[in-house]
Amino acid sequence: MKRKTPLEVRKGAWTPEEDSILRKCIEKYGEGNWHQVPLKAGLNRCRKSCRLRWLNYLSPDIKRGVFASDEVELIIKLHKLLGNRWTLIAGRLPGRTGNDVKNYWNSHLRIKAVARGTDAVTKAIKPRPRRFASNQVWFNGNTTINVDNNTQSRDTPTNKPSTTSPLKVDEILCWWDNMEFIDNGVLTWSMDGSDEDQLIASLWSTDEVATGVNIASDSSVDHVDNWNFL
DNA sequence: AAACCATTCAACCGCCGAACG
DNA sequence: ACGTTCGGCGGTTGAATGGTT
Repeated sequence: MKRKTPLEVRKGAWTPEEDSILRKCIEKYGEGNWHQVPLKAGLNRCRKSCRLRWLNYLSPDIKRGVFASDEVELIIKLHKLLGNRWTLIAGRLPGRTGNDVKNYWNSHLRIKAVARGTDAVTKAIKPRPRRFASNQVWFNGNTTINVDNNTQSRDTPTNKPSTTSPLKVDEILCWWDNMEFIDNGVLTWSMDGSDEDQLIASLWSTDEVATGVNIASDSSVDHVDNWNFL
């Protein structure tokens, strides 16, 4: 016997009325507890739909409009480095969401990147989980990353990047200019413990970063949350 | 003006990892 | 240890819009 559907939730485009209801609900109760938002707001929408609508459209932190040239430049460079890690990239673009960046890339930049042969789908370094060993010695001397395109994963940060203080776009671009790629899949740059170095250090897991001091790939090591770490 | 095609982007879907009981 | 729930992610879809013929 066919089970009765619990409750049909609305799908598709949000109406101004729904936006208003959701906005008032978030203003009253705050973000989080998304499973309760439809109930509290009286919206016939699923929790995911409410969350997505707020984070990608209604949140006052969101910057809308065209991407500035420095933002575009940063997207291209970070995408070359990180691949399709949209939220990670967006975390360095104040006011932009992962969805924004993803859409912009797919509609404006991807074809150009493919034409230039820099499409990160095949060439990007794919950072592993954003956790680090507490006994890792960071930010001293030259750092080398062994690029292994086979070690891809769909990891999730334990804290939102938005909880960090994003570096300025020009700071990151400056850092990028100091980076150099070496043949045979090894990436190097000089570290002096600056914010830029901390940024890039935060993007790799320990087993992909060899500082020359210690490689902590042992799963038994004590891990710290790198977003808090920053 | 109409038909067609291309582009944009909001929204949905399926999956994953963390947290919790 | 296991199952369930939840938050969050990237991939994908499709309606709306704009451009071209």
